[in-house]
Amino acid sequence: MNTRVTIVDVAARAGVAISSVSSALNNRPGVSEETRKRIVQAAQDLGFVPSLRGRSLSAKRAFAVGLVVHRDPYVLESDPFFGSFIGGIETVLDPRDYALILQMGSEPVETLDRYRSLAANRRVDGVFLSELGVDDPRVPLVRELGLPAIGVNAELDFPMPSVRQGHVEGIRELVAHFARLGHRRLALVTGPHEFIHAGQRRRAWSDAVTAEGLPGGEIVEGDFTYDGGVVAADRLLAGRAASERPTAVMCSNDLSAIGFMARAGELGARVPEDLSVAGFDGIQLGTYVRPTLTTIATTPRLLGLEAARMLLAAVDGERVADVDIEPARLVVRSSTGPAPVLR
Amino acid sequence: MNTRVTIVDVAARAGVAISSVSSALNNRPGVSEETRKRIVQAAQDLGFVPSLRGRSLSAKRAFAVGLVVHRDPYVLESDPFFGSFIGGIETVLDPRDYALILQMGSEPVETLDRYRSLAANRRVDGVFLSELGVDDPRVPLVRELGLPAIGVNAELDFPMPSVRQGHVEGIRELVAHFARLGHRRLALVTGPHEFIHAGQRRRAWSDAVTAEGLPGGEIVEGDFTYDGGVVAADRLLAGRAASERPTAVMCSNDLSAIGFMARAGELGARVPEDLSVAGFDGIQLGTYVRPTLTTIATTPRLLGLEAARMLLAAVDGERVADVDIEPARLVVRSSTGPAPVLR
DNA sequence: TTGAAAGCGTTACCAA
DNA sequence: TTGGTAACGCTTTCAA
Repeated sequence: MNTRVTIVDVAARAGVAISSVSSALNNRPGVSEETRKRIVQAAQDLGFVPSLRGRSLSAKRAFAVGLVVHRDPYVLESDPFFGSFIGGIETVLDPRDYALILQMGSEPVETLDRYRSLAANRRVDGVFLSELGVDDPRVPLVRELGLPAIGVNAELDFPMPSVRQGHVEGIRELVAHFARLGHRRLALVTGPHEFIHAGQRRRAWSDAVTAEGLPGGEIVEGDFTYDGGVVAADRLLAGRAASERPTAVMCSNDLSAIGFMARAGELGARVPEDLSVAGFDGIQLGTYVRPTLTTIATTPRLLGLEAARMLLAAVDGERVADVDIEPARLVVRSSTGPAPVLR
Repeated sequence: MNTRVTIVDVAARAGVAISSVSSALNNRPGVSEETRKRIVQAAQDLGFVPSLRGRSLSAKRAFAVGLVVHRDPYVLESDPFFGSFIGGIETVLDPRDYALILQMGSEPVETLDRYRSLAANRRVDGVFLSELGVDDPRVPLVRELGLPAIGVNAELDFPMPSVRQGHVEGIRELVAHFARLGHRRLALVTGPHEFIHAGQRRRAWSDAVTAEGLPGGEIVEGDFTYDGGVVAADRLLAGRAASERPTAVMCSNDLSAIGFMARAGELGARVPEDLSVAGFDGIQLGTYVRPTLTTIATTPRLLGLEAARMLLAAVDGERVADVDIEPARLVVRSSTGPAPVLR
């Protein structure tokens, strides 16, 4: 029973040549309707599933795409992005019988090697480039390797097709929200400057602050972790009189905002009475903590879905255009409120 | 330049037959040391990388293994397990040129279909079975599909090789810790009963409580989420006088313990002064929240590493024995303390 | 429309 | 020890 049904068996049963079976089953022309039916029937009777390996060798395709996560396990551990992103990818891959190969490289160099070996043995037909860094070395690499790739939230001048979710709108909404609530002393906790999205969010923030006619305010660099939020809170709040503290802070992701809030409380700043805090991402945890976290909600699932669609198109040799999915929007919850009255 | 170097090129350059190249490069006997050297040299000169597809077809192997996560994206989002688990798997797969195929099925039925299609087109040589349920339908399925599989934290009578990390020791340590601190009113927040590890932890808890000669205490079912912890806190604390509340609670994972602590605070129970809370897992977040979370620390990375090692052995046709890795141990932090004085 | 045969790049078997 | 050759299971080209 361990012997698989092959195209030969189907051909024999239908009484035709294997080339006809191939054509019929792949809906290619050159087969009469009548024989096609007979072949399909035979295939069904036998429970024929074309061998991926045979197809792979012949078609010079891997029928798989790769995602290399180039961060340490802890980040994956607490990062909301990848779970949903991968879920979105699968939605597209599955019906096309493509699979996702996941690799993890903690060291940057190691990561590059993963791409090299994926390419060397033609393990994948294309890759996703997410969490892009400034002057990311993966970009020239995949180009050199001839690997089709899709950028995820890349810069505008990114040299490959990219899917993006706008961050400008949500950040503008948040700053306007702060302004409306009477805040004048703002602060921003960024992500590590080596990630391009950290810089993007920072610029959008500065632009929005300027547009609202508010003072620039402080900017401190965080690291997207809970602990980074804690450290940022220390930097912005510890040892300062209330009048010296910012009254409204945006952290560049939710996890660090939650850390920030926790530490703020310890430092005697009540949220949102003394201090408004907002995050960016829209992770579930933000709806559970108290106060619930105001945030700019992204939709990683859609990002993954679109990225996968684009990647498969690119693999098929189509010219694919950049796609902008619906921008991330402000979701007001209870960590933001009116500016405290000046004393 | 897009034409790959094949075994034929290597054979030509070395002036030998392709079969000799194959033997030489795979360290099989039947090649003189001298020719082997020449072949290796030629391969190196040409930058030969054997084609995975060719090998795959010929060797009837996929050189890939599968992990199907059968939970909804949100869980992956906040679950510490998979990031590290996958990292451990990779450590083993990489040197052997195996890849990990990750699939996500939210619906249980969908999940089973993933296994079916993985098997149908021989996409993987074996799979991991983690997050096992009671009477898990995947077990008979993979058996029927003839897919080598390794159970992760399976029951003792699991019909396939399994890697386990002991939970009994840590739970016993925790209960002893509670007893030593003078706690008499204990409570347990379990995971969903359909997961076998929920039942395992529950039994270990009950046994330990009995062994310490403590009263049984309450048991409520949680769901391994932050919100589940919140709900459990409501169940155990809301509307009760302090004398009716438990003084020491173990939640079956850290995330729910953190939710539990947050809600406990809102309900006027100070942790650890009025109430000791402990979790299970050892996630990073537990070291950041205040108070820092006492927990039973697991090592998913080691679990993944061992599971992968076993799976590859099974794929190679070896008979593999069950493996027990170092048990999870108690890590005392600041969410547990002396029982409050009776009033 | 149908069928035969040549790849695709390995591994494995069997003569030489 | 070597080399030739038949699988492996498909797609694709080219005759019939």
